[in-house]
Amino acid sequence: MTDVKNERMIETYVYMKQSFDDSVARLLNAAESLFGDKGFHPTSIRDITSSAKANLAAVNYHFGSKEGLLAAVLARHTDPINQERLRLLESFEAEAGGQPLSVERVLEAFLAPTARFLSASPSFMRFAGRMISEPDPKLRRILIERFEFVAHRFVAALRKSLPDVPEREIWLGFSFVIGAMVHSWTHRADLEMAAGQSAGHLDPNHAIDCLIAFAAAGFRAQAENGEAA
Amino acid sequence: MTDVKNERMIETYVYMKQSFDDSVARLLNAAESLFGDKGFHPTSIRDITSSAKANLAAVNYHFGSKEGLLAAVLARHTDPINQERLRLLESFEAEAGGQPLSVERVLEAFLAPTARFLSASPSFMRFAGRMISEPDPKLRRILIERFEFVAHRFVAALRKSLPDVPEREIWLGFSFVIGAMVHSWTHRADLEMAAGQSAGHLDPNHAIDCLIAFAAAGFRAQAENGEAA
DNA sequence: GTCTATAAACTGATAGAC
DNA sequence: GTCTATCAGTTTATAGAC
Repeated sequence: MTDVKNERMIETYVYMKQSFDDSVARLLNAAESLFGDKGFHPTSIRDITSSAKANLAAVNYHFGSKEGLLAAVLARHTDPINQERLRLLESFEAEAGGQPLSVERVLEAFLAPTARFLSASPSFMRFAGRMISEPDPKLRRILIERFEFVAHRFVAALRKSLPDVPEREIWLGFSFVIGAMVHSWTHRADLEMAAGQSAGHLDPNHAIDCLIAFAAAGFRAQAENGEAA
Repeated sequence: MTDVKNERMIETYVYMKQSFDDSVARLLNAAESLFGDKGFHPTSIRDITSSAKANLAAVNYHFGSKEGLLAAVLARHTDPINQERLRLLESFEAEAGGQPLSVERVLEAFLAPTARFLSASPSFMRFAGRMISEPDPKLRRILIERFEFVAHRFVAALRKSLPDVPEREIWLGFSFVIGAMVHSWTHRADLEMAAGQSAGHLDPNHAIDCLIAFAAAGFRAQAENGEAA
């Protein structure tokens, strides 16, 4: 009874069984990790598929292209983070009921949601950091379109908290915060090494608390300069 | 009289005339610009030689390899910047004569030397920024070896200015400053666009002054937190 | 949905003529 | 020092069998 058709069905079953492991998810995980470690361009589709134990053709089949895979890797975590940022900001604003928020609260809404992800998927945060410093305009566009709204929303919130600081200064300070945040995502290992002799383990939550305090003081100093000028 | 030998001499003269333009410098300029715009990996030797109007073999002839060219591009400007940083820091320390420097002065010694280069060779600063966020360990090593000493020197100086802040916190704050600085190098165009509606032109000197004030206030806030804890 | 085989183009690097 | 021609290896992407 082992005719050709039967054999094919068995083979089909084997194929399906392999797909139970969800090769799409394996590809996303492998790509996230490799993009974070080596960067987008130096990582070949071959690197990704062999690391994911998938076939070479799988990336083009599931995502259309290497760039499609990149967009998928980004979309998987980036929207939840930004949504939580906006949710936090709105809940803080609701709490305050009309009163302007402290700079710390605004920065907390922006930075705190990254803490959980830094622990849960550090490779994604490294990947996101690489994306922010990615020169290729095509790749940058993919990222910018997702962050544009959030950036404008938070700059508007900071303006309310710091009425004495001109908008140009707010943008400048906000870009300092983004730069500091991204740098700490991508170079945490280096930092641990450099400060390691005297420091011990650097907790992500502690780093974020530090950045909030650091940047809040920075913004307030801008307010004083603005009054002085 | 136009024998074979004569023809060859004429050709040799033509070759020499081309080299009067200093193709090495043209290659360095082209590579600096392309590495800054597109990044190291996506830029091919063909991109560089055709932009520099040089021959495809020229890069390997003059620099041994693509990585050799990268190291040469970096070395051309990086050492002068770091030397001026150290020179400034030492002259400030000599002025103060034993008294600890203000955080502002230390940060000024670190950041001010970049201002001139930001105006004079913006493509190099973009390139340097890309190098700092470069994941490839081989390329990172080239950079880190040049900056290791300077980083430790400035952290030591900051420690003296901020005796109440533990060394781990100094390293963290210093990494915030580096991240903010690099981000402003690489994304100045984006920032100008984002803040442009309300802001007008962003002067590099003004951005650096802002970062000095911003970060100095940040470090002082760390000192207060340290005392509170 | 998986897999093999292959297309078509591109890469860094080098040998040898001039 | 320049240039052509080329090597050997890689890349993304696809067509077609199962």
